Amino acid sequence: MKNDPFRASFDSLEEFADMVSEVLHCPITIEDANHRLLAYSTHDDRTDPARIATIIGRRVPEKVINSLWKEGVIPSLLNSRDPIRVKTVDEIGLGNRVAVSIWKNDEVLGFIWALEIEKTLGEEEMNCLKQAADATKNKLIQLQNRKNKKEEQFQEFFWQLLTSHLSTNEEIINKFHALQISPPSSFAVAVFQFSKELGRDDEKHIAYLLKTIQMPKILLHTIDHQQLVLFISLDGIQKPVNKLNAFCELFVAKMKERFGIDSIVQGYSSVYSDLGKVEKSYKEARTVLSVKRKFPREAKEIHGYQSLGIYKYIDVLIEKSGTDQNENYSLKKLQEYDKKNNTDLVETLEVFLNHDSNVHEAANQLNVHTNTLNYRLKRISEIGEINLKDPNQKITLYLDLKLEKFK
Amino acid sequence: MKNDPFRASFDSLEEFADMVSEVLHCPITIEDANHRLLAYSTHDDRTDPARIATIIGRRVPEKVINSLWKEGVIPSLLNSRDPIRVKTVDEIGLGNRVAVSIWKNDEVLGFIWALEIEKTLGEEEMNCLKQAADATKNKLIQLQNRKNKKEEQFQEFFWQLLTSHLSTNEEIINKFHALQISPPSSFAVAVFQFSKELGRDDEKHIAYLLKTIQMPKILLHTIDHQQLVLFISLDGIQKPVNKLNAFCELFVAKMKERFGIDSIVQGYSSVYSDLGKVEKSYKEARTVLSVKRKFPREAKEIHGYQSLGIYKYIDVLIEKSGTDQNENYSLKKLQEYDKKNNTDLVETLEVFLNHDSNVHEAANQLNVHTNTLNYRLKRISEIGEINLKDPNQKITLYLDLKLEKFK
DNA sequence: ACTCAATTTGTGAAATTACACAAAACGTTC
DNA sequence: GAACGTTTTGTGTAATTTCACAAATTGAGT
Repeated sequence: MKNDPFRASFDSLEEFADMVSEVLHCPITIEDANHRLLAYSTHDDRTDPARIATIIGRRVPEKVINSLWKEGVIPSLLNSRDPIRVKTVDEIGLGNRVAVSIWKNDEVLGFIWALEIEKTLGEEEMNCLKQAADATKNKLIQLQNRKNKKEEQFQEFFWQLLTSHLSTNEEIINKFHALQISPPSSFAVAVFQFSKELGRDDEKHIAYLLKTIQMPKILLHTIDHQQLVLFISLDGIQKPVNKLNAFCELFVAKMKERFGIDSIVQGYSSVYSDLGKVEKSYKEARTVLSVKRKFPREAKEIHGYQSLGIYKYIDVLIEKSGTDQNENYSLKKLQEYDKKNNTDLVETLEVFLNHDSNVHEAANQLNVHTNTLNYRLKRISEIGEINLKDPNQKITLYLDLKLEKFK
Repeated sequence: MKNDPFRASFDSLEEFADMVSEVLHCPITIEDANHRLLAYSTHDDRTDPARIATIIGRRVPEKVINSLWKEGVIPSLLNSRDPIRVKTVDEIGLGNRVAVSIWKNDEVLGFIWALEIEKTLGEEEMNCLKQAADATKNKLIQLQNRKNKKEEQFQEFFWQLLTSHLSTNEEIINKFHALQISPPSSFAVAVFQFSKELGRDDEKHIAYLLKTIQMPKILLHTIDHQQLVLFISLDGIQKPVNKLNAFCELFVAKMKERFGIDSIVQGYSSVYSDLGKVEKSYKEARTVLSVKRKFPREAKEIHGYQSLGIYKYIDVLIEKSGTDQNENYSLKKLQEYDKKNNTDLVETLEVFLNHDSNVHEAANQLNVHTNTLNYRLKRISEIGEINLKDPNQKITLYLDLKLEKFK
């Protein structure tokens, strides 16, 4: 290049940011591929709320990232090596700015942002920004290598936790500190099951998504065949279960929305404080997935082990009813009647029980008149010799219906 | 004795009954200790409905026996060797009569009844009746010996059935025929648990009671330590489960009422047709007893294996929750709250669930205002983070409450 | 004794449910 | 297609439940 202002070497990214800032006369921010702040210029104090928030939190706020995805800015940056202009988005305090992605071969390593506070960058300056991006490349590669090495250590540690390879809690805590993670005082393990083996690209997408979600904090993550396993800190979260649920649904939604990755099934463990229980948590999360495999419809909305309810017991119940082979007398009668008379008493009963014995709701779901349902219930209790006011009987029917479904 | 009209030997009891009838000028009936008809006089055709029913059915009708117990007649006969006069009881078609018991040492072998249709027996005739009783003694002892031998065969056969010692159904049916019992087309096994080891007297009382109950038919019975085991035919009974339930309660009530034997626990199996399933039935009946031992309060009214409901699964559930040691999060929260604030939320929840979520009934049992209960339920769902409209959650709580109870 | 929050009880209106009855629809059998 | 029993739906009323709100009670802490 004939006129590259950034040929000179530089020691730190901060120094470099200031240099670019001086050339372009606007504040500069450099981020990694996961939108973590790497450096920002300080010689210019004009700025906007989004930049302040980024600098304070050492990362781009989640809502800003969301907005940039929605506006198509990030997809463009990931597709093109040219600078892209972003219009003001007032709601999130984002002023006009220009961004460019930093590339190594076919991979994006990070981004440079230039705020257009008072002036708009011309074509030449845009070009200059592109050159700046090229100049940071090597620095970012170094950083990435360092990070990869650390990442490997994380992986190894996480698998040790998941398999209870570390015996004492002290040992675990030491290891946490060694990796510069503060051990969580309460945590959970989540597992996401994908519909295909996860490739390198998927891994990157996942890592990206996990890094940009700020709460809850994903301390460790790893991928095993079709499963993504997360170790989640719940420190300082008031309603951990709510949060976990929201997170699980959010993650799945974003994976689909941003990367078109579909049909992910999620499961997470109870909340524990004892770091020796990571393996147990892992098992719990996988139990949730296993229940969802067996009962796709009924367990669709259940993600947490806590919420499994009766399905916590489903395995032993299946086993027991298999060995004893005791069909439920009432169900047998109803099934016989259904077959003979072309009726749907069994289904009716199940819907009724699913809706907590609420005639109105059940009738709605069945698309029949309330009185019809009442009539059927009367027949059901006659034919099946069931007392629908007896919780023991109802619960047994509920369980046996679910069990039957599995066979 | 100076003047015994019955010194002469006689061939059959029938002949003897006629002889006595002629001496006393009134119809005579002879029964064994279990009120089965042994013989009756025919030379006199004056009679009353109770006697006709006895002769037709070859046994004294149950309601007549009941009445005689209530009037104190049978207890007196079992206590005294003297003839006893019975006043007319119109409701059961019983005319005036005199009865005397037949003794061998301290044991009653049977009874002789003399109807006072037109005349009343004088003292001399009463004495004569007593002599007649003495004269039948030897004949009855013979009968009893024969019966005892048969009884032993029954016992052996029953234990073979209970332990699945006979392999093919054909074998079983042949054995039934050999013992002159017609194999039932449907049956059940019932077990009664007594609070003490059963002695010879108890056995007799039990045998007596079983013989006098006409429906359902007890084909076989045996005693094992503190347990009475029955093999019950359900042929020709429309609502077998109802009948069994009624029978179990009746048996316990009568044992107490007549013999003062208390705190009997009853359990019976499902109804089966396959005679190869006697052992399974026996196990089922014992399972009921075992549940009642573990859950005396909740299973008090449950006698049938069919009605066990969730308690059918209780063993595996206990085991599962033991190995996993997963306390229910909601219950834990509620227990903590109860302890801290001196409240009864857990109990409230249980009563509520026991009453099928019926606020009114539950409030009644708890002796609080309906609104109080509603308030508590609201607190319960807040504190325990429970959705009381979700059947899965409710069922889980129900199960976990019962499980907790067991610990 | 006072304060405070939590709990209990009372009241009444609105919503929901239970139930009886009649009419209509449906499917089967002859 | 007529006759039959079963099922579905509509209507109306009585009973019950739900819910909000106010008042009274409790009990622990100061």
